[in-house]
Amino acid sequence: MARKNLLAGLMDQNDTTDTPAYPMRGASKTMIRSIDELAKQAEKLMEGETIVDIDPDTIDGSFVTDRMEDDSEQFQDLLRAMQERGQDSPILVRPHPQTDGRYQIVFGHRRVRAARQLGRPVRAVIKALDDRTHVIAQGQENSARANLTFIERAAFARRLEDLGYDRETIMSALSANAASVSKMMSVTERIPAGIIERIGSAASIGRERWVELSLLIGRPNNLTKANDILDAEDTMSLDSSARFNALMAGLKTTAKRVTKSVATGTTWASADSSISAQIKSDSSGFSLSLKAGNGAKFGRFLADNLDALYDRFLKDGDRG
Amino acid sequence: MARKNLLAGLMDQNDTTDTPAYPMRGASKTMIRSIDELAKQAEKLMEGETIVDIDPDTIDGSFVTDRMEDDSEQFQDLLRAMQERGQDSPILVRPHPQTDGRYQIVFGHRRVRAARQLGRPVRAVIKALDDRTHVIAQGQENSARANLTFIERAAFARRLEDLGYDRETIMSALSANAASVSKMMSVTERIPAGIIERIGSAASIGRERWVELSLLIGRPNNLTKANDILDAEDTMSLDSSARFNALMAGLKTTAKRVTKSVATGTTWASADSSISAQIKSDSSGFSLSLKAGNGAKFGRFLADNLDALYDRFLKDGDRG
DNA sequence: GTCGATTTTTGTCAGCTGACAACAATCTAC
DNA sequence: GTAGATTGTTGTCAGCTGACAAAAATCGAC
Repeated sequence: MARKNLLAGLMDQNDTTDTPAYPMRGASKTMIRSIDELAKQAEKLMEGETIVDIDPDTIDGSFVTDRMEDDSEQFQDLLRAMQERGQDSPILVRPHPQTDGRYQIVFGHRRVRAARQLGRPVRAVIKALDDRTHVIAQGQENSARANLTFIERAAFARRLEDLGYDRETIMSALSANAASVSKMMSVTERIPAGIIERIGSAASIGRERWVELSLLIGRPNNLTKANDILDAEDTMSLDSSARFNALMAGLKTTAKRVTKSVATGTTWASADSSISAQIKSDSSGFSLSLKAGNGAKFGRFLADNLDALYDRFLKDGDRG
Repeated sequence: MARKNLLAGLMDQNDTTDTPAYPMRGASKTMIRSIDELAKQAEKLMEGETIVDIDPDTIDGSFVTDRMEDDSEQFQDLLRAMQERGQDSPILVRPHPQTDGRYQIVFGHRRVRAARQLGRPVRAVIKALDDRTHVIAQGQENSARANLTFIERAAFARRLEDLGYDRETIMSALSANAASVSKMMSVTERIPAGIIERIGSAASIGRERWVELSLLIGRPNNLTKANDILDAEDTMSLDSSARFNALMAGLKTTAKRVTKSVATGTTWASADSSISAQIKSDSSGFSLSLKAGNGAKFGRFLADNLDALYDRFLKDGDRG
């Protein structure tokens, strides 16, 4: 796919007034994106288009699913709101690529479902988009709108890769850099989709922990164990993040590490109290820290005489 | 104010389906709050009320300002959207507490301003709210909506406290716990409001750095220095967070710390390569770490002979 | 004035995510 | 086949914010 920057003004997020003169790090950048940003983004997609009412029965869902589970309480809220006050924001659809007279949702799936259930037309903007532009728009709208969890974004990225999109497209759809997308691919490569679905959206479980889980699951017998843990009745009654934690805990007890010998710590002080020392020793090493008045000088003395000391140690060692 | 839990269903955020069975930490909790949450919150405020069109010239702003600066580009976007498609979401107003026939905005200030500029009525829900409920609703709406920065939230909290509201009310308005509100009060107590306004909303500058700045500003002469730094022409041309960083850097060069001597690090290895050592030495101390094969044994040997070694050191030291 | 309860303050931590950097793998030109 | 460029992978870090805990301050009953 050689067509780049098709919606350059949208996809590049080139809102220079918001671009700081210094790097914005981590969680803060995510949180700065506000509803206003979202409104602006959707606005650019729909700029200059008119809104029409469409029969929901002529509308099909997107060819990429983006949400892992549906919060039926939130859907009931939306239903009630639309019933009372109509539909606040229009959805975006494109003419169906295969079927004349029908439309395909770019974003607004739940609003369509609510309108259908209410027996009402849905307010929509119709725009001709190719597949690539469609998935980028859908991805960006959903990323901004619901603050999808790491694993939901990762699953979306996996589906885009499975559909054949290149990394640049996926990066645009998720507003993510190459490293982030790569980690999503690693996780969804190592953890089977079935396991991910059984865990669920796991709100508040971040990338590092998913990576950790993916490495655990890769070990022998752990996949079977994981399914056993998820089969347990009490596990499935937990919410999604608690299921994640239960799975992690369960896999960790099977993958016991060889425990290192515990470091022992003692102290030493010179007879004249001008030096204090911290000593740590275990089966694999030794550590000596000297402090107070003469500590540095005594330390250099020790350092200068390590060869001689080592010779003496070897002799004493032989006799011992 | 003894009236509590006036809007219990709203203020307590008791959406049990979203309540995890484990603590949700830090930034992730903030980010999980999504537009859906916001929609639900506003929905509960307006539930059962009808929407009416109101002449913007009969509407006054809230008695508490909540936003530090106005992004005029975002306002232009809103203006254009309302011109093209009308007003998506109604605002919330209450009958004006002092003036009959007028209303006071709980939330929706920019939409009112845009409607006024377009010469159109504004869609609104009218609800009788007392002052306390008003500020809680305003605070929660604005907290959720724009992801206000730490200092904007802190300034809002400061205004509420100056208006006489108790900590519980302020905690509700900001959806924040006592410790968070307390830190906001410390910062806005130590940094004069004029300095804060000149810095601006400082997106991405978090609580810890504001606390650090507040402690710096509290030192003698630093307030004058801060004003001088902010007066500089090149400082004011920076964006808000960069101004913050410039101010911090400027104040820190005046509050110079005594630099510690730099620790030097060397290594040692036994002649037979069965021990490697890391040696760190500076003016105040010394550190020796031994590793590899015989490291632990040699270390114990050293530890057992520290008294003798120290005696030798003292003798050598006298001669040296 | 004292004591216990409550509130406030402040230091610190956990886990988040964007980003950076180093390294590995892949690709392309020659 | 090789070398340089590009892409992808992974370890790690910085700063965020909610929360916890300990200490300090305040309040109210006696």
